[in-house]
Amino acid sequence: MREGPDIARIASLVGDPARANMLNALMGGTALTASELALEAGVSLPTASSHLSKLMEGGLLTLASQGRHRYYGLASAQVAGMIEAIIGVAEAVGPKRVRPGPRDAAMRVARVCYDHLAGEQAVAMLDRLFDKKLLLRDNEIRLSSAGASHFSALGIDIQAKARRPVCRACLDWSVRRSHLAGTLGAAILDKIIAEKWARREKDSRAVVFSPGGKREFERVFLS
Amino acid sequence: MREGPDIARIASLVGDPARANMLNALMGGTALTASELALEAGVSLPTASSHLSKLMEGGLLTLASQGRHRYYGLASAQVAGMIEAIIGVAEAVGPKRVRPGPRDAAMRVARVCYDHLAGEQAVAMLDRLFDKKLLLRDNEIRLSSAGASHFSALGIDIQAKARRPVCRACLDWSVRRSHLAGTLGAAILDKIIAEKWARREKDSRAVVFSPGGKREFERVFLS
DNA sequence: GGAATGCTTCGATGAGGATCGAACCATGCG
DNA sequence: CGCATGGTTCGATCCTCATCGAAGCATTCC
Repeated sequence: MREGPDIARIASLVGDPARANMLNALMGGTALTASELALEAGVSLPTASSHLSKLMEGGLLTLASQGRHRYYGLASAQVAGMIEAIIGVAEAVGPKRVRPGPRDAAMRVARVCYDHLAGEQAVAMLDRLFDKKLLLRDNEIRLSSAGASHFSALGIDIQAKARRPVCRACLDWSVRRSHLAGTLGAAILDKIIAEKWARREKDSRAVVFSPGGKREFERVFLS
Repeated sequence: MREGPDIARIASLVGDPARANMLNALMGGTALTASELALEAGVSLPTASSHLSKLMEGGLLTLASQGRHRYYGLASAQVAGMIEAIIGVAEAVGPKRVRPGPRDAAMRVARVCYDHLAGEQAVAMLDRLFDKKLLLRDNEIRLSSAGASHFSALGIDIQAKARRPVCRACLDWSVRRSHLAGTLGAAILDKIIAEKWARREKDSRAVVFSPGGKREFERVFLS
């Protein structure tokens, strides 16, 4: 009865199947148009439009208008984190998946989490970055000076954007360990895609490495 | 349209105001009876009962029957973590709180998070435990051998329960930093209450230290 | 300008689900 | 036993909200 933050309001926004599908699609990190999201959610355009305005009003989405296209994206990494947490519970509580399935297996190995890489590969990478002292952890994760020059030598440039930390830990629902988020995490994913070491699976958050790309990635980040 | 874990199902369980109030009350960590939860949620007993069976079916709650009393509690720390994440988003997007209010201030300083202490005090404590090398962090948080003898000297006994780690980091929505969860975190909260250093605020998650208790707590954990 | 595309608003329909009173089980007490 | 207390089930009511077709704006292309 006492009033804290309105958690029911936020949760009920995620609690509709159409909206949940949209948010799930946006966990891929790329902003999508209203029609793409309608397709993704399996509803008509008017319905999707109504859902999108509710999500906007609830503060879960941001909107970028470009000409006659309107691109919707997740509002913040915090929102993405919340959705990962809900996914984690749903996975744990859900019908015991008899067979993980191939697409699922790919998701566990590597997937996009908002704007950075998640999954076993990402967890392994973060471990190695600590081992090599390119990242340090005290209270938060920080970039060491060795790390700063290391990444800039790789052509990964990191500038601390306002209100967005360079390094952040993000909890992985499949592995229950942390992987790297923040602008550095985002920049690394950008490089992986730009170098064509891996490609985004169509209509999925899965990230699939090519044989050569996997070798390169492991040489650079896991050796 | 593709079927992942059923996130809408979980979110919609939290998305009803009555159920959200119940879950929020259970974040205090103590299990409550159906009538207490009905009162908490501001609904009649039949309504509460219906909600509770839905939450049970959804896997968010556990039930312990004792005589004619039935105690409901959160099913897992993972569920608690999800709720904290939702609270965090609700806080962030919610109506800009004009005045934080005294009860809120107390919550920020120290509160119960499921079964362990959260808030500024808890965050400071975790920092000190690392500084004093009583805890170590590599991939996860671990108890050092110095830490093991230290805590047992304090009369805090920690046994790794099945499926429950001794130390875990839990993200604090008020401070956006980690505090200590796991069986050790739970044992420390137990000690704080047992020693009467602090008491639980009635009908709230807030934990209020007595002047003397605060001194003792700071001497033992923050010095 | 006119036509086409992307998206939103309006209006009507329908279904799911939250709610409570009353009746119904179960446990404990005298 | 009989009565009180804690809890659930049943039934009926009601209301929110998801849905889509049709119409209305806005932008771009020809």
